[in-house]
This record gives sequence, C-alpha cells and structure tokens, in this order.
Amino acid sequence: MRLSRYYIPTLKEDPADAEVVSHKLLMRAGMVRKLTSGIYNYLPLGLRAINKVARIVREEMDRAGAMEVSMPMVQPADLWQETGRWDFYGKELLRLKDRHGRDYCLGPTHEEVITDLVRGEIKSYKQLPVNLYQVQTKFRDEIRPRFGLMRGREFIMKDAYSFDRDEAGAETSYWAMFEAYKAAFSRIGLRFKPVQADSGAIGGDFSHEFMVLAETGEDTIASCKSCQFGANLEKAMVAPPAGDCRCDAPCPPIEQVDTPGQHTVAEVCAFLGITPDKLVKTLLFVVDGDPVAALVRGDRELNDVKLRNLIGGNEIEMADEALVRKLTGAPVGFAGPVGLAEGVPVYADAELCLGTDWVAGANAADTHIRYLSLGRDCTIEKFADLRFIEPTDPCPECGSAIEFTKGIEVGHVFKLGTKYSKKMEATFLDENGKTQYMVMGCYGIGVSRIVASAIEQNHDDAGCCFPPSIAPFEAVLISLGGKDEAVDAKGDELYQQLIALGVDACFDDRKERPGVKFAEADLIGYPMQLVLGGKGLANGIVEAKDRKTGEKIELPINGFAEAFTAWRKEIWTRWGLEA
RNA sequence: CGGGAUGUGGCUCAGUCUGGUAGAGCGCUGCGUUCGGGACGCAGAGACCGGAGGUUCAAAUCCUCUCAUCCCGACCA
Repeated sequence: MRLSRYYIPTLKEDPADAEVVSHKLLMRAGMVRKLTSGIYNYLPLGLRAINKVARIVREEMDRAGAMEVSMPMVQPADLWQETGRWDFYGKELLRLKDRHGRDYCLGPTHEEVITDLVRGEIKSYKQLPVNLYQVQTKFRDEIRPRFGLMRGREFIMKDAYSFDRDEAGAETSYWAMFEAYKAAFSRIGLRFKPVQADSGAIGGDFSHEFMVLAETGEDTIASCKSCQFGANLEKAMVAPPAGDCRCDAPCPPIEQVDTPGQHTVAEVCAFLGITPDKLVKTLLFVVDGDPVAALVRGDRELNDVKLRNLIGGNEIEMADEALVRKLTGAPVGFAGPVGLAEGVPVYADAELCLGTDWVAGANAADTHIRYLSLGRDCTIEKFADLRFIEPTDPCPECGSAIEFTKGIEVGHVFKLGTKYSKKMEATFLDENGKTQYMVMGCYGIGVSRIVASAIEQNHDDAGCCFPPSIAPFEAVLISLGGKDEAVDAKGDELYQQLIALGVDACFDDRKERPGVKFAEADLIGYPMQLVLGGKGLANGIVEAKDRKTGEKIELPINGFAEAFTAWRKEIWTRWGLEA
C-alpha cells in the first residue's frame, strides 16, 4: 500500500473527549472516529488491526474444531421471552419495533438465537458435539459507555457456543476453548492472565476471564505470587480461616452502650476505643425481593456477589434507607444481628466464627452492643466466605502471598450447563432413544477491545507500539526522496521486495517532510520502520528501527531481502511471536 | 439515574463574568523558499457561536427550556 493514496487522518493534538491513552491514540493515529457516544467508525488503519485480530481468533477457533456461522443482529423478542431474558436483561438490551409493531432487540449476545438454530437442526447424539462461532457486531446499551473502544455500546465480538451430549463432553469443549483462547492471545502478543470469574447474569457453573494486564483496566484481579491462581476480585475466594470455631466461647452478657451520632465503623471504633476488627458490620440486602442480613468484620468489605451466590439468588441490591428503618427500627448505622425484624436470615462471614465478644449495632438509634456472642445471642443461617479478598490474605489455593493487579477483560469462557437448553427445549435422543438436554458452553472474545488493550499495554510518548501480529501494517518503508527521484525509485524497488517476501508492509511515498513521516510512523506504531534517504542510498544502506525498543540498525541495499528477513525474525522473536 | 463539567470553522482553544455583530494556533487551497524528527513566508477558503424561545436598540455573551458530549458514582455476558 502506498501511503500517498491511503486515508490516514492523523491529529496533532489529543481529542478533547478522550480520556484513556488507547482512545487518544486510536483517534490521533487516524484509526477510529466517533459517530456518537460509544459508537465508532473504524477507519482503514483501525479496521486492518481489527481484522488481524479477528483472523488470528478465527484460525484458533477453526483449529479447535469450531465452525464459523453468522447470525442476525436483529432478534425477535419471543426468543428472549422464552428464556425470560426479555425481562431479566434490563435496559442494556436495546429494544425496537418493526412496522407491524412486533418487538425486536439488537443482539447483545446470541445464546437464544444459537440455541434456537441448533434445536431445530440437531436431534441425535450422533450430531454432537458441535461448536459454532461468529465474529460480529454486538450492541449493548451500556449505561455509561467510556474509554473509546474499551467500553463501547457497539463493538465487535467473537462469540462461540458449544453443544454437548453430557457434562463430561461440555467440560472437554470448555477446556478446548480455554486452550484456544490462550493460543490466540499469545499469538496476538498480549500479556494476559486467565482468572476465575463469576459467571454473572448469563449463569452457569464456572467460568474464566482472560485479562490483559494494564494499569487502566477496569477490573481488579487477585493473583498468587507463586502458584497459577488468579481470580477476578468479585470471584476470588478467601481461604477458610485458620483456627477453631470460638463463637460459643465464654463472654460476658450483652451490654448496651450509648453511641450518639456514631454511624460509621470508624466513628464507633474511635468512640469506644476499639479497633475495627472487634466490630461486626451488619449489612442489609434485598435478594430477589426478600430482605437478608450479612455480617462481616468491621475492617472487611462484603462481596455481594458471594452473598447472592450463597443464597442462590438472581438480583441483589442494598436495602434502601426506608427498609433499613423498617428492619432495624433505627436509622442507617445501627443495624446488628440481635433484635432484627422477624424472619430476616442472617449470614456471617466465615472468619467471624473465630471470635466472640463483638461490638455491633443494637437496632436502636444511637446505641450499640458489646459482648456479642454470635453463637449464643443470635441465629446465624450460615458461616460462609462472604468478603472480598485483601492483598494481605494468603492465596486460597497454596497459602502464599498474593498481589492485586488491574486488568482488561478481553475474553470470557462460560460453562452454561443446561440453563438455555432446558428453557428452550434443545434436546436430542441419546443411544437409548431417550430425550436429553444439550449441555452448553459459551465463549466470547472482545475483538475491537483487544485492539484498544494492545495499545494500553504497548505505547510510549510518541504513540502506539503495536505487536507485529496485529499492527495495521507490519512494516513501513519511509522514502526520503524529496527532489531526489532516485531515492523514491529505489524505495519503490525495495517496497516491491517486501511485498514479494509476503510482508504486510506499506510504502510512505508521500511528498511530506521527513519529520512528519517519522512522527506519524511512531504515532501509528508500525513495529518495523525502514528509512531510505539520500545518504543511505549513496552508502548502500537502509536504516531499520524497532519501534518498541527504538533500536536502530543498518540493512544493506544489496541483499536487502535476506537482511530484512533476518531482522524481521528478530523483531517478532522479541515480541515472543512467530511470523 | 444521581453528582460535576463542556458545547464557538475539520481539530485544540480564547472571547461569555462586564451585551456592541467572531479570534488564535493547527489542519485545508494556491504560490515561493525549505527538505533526516510534526518547517517558514505571502495570499486564500472555511463559523448564522449545539438547538428553540425570551429580554434588549443590540445576544456567542443575560434568562428559560431542550439536545449532545465527557468525567465520577451506581450499573454491567
């Protein structure tokens, strides 16, 4: 491709509405343009990067035995009503009506459509397993789209769905996808980590997220410094507390203390002269319409996802002020496990069973209680892991130290089980002629988000530093001809050699000053920059720069193809990639 | 949906407080000079100042409403 005929509208300044570096650079390098909030045009350069990601993903899907299909983006409401998600999915589902007034939605994901497709076509165990995937534009009406391609409303996703005869088969499919994802992200050149994840609203037994490690990530992951353990914070289990249950240990009788105006943990502790780990924090939630109380130590944070999963609920939300008053008979800040309204189950974090003699709210205004014994004074439904893991906690799998890092979710694999096949009657006949539900899995990769993530992970002050596997062009040949036509002519010749070598290169033959060409090459982030100038031509050399490291070497014009091939191999190797 | 901020040529912004009929830099067009890290000179094109209504002799500027965008939060396969 000759850049003199290519459309790359670069910007010298950061766009005013871009916050994160990937968004700024995607705009500045002329790769995307915003149409409206969370919705982007992909320009030629940006689309090239996206297509390269998609190509690698397709190759790994195909290698794993999945088959590409393409499903409609507009989906009829009745399919979503069948699974109940028409009501459950919420406002993220963009709904629309056709001219007859029939309801449709724009597909945020395709479990309904794929299950409908498969149930109509697959009737025998002999046809299973199957794994179908697509690379397609998705629409999710996010409450707050942000950060450019990182969290758009419209985005490109690869979604795959597996159908198996039984759990064992589903597990095999799951791990095949897990491995395919590892292979794909490795080939793309991302530094990533698969972590345990909550399966969220989509449901299912277990799941992993693939996280690109980057400071700007919206997710926090806990990972072990010595073993392979890694988990999204909302999923990360806390190791069971070390020690015996002492919740029945002897303790003076409960005593009420006045704590006028002391609402928060910090206030109460300061007032009573105790440390937060001596206090029991009581939090009230509503799970699927019913009130629930949860206890954690004063210095801990309750993980509502764990609470929801423990109860087996779908929706969980904090009780509002009115409900708190109703349940505790007191303003917010004085809730406790003793004397709560009748019938509110109380769940306690596991580590609370290690101690006794707690301070807690008294369910009365401006009052707390001390000498609380959970075993003696109240009924605990269950002691369970309910809190967020903390950096000082041991690894739940091996006991070593852990650390927190930020990550961007670029892939997610779920084992769905029969959640959708049961609701949609996706059945087949087994060897015995007996009807069975298909066991499903689903697997997503955020294709457009990967391009943004790659920039988040690989950039410097001058611009993007793309991995060669997904760079819009693998290499740029910059010709500094000016008035010297011989330079451009030789440049063209070398460019032809690159093309003949099968290199995805472009040729900067524009009538621009050298500084402009260099600055834009750095901004766009071609991994390999080749520069041919008048002096170089006279001396028989081409300058070669590794964008990532900045290292420059000289390649001979005589024998250019061989020298370039060797250098190219080195560049790819530095990225841990194979050309 | 709560809280905050911003809308002025393609882009980044000034001008708004204190009303007087729109500016700069970049980009774009032409000519000339320049030509190894986002050059310079000259000459141009390009904006009814997000939209609607109001106040006023007069509104980018003041008032009301509205739309859009961004940030924080809640939310989120």
